[in-house]
Amino acid sequence: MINALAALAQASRLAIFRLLVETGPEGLPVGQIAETLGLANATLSFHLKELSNAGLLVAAPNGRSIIYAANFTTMNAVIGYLSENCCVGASCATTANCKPALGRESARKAAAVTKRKAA
Amino acid sequence: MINALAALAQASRLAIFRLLVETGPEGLPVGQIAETLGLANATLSFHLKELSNAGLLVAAPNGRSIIYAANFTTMNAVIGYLSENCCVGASCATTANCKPALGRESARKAAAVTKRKAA
DNA sequence: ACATCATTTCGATAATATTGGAAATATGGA
DNA sequence: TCCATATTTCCAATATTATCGAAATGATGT
Repeated sequence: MINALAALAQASRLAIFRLLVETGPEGLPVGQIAETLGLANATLSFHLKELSNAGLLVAAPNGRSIIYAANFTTMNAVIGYLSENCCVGASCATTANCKPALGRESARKAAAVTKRKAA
Repeated sequence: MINALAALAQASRLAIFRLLVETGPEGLPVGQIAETLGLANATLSFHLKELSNAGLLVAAPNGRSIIYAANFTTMNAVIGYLSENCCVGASCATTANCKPALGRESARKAAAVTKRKAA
């Protein structure tokens, strides 16, 4: 859990994560993230590994690219953890419910489409 | 905002913050935190400053002690920020509402009592 | 003023993180 | 196989963080 917090507590990585959250379940290839955020390849690769190790991203090879997407399940867990630990007893009414715009099934279909297009 | 995340993304500081959240608005003097968590004075002081700079703690001199307490307002902001940035569009139903067991008024009274006791 | 207790600052050290150039690896197509 | 593209790994430099003993600061009561 502290890994996820540490992963997000860094400007470059927070920018990466926010970009991928905005992008949604279809995700983005590494090159496009690098271009958008102006990060060197090695630097980006390092941060993507950090975020992935924290469970905040999922990676999917697609042609010669690798598509990274935000993992909303982990993000929900992070918010849930903070909510439970920032409140005294049961006085906190927080209900974390982070989810992509599309459901799991739709997300899988979308990914498949992306893959087909690239192929 | 990233300061608050970074402040929480460290084992010693997360332990400090969780302890103070459990303790509630009345807070704890530095010495008691040090004893409870087994941290050296200098180390604890360093971490308390980090947490304070991030706005996660409030300090109140009390006799020769200094009482530190969790700042629930900031914690709410952190959870709110993460909620807004982990969700696509308006699909997130998160409602962060972290608050101490006592309201603002009661908390102030409690603090006053503590002060009186020590005096 | 003095002695005492609580906390912070100083200074030094060790550990960890961030960054990016260059080389290596892997994939897909001619 | 060979080339072009996409990403990662290697390596090194630099910066930041975490830790704590010892000295300094500040507040209290006598």
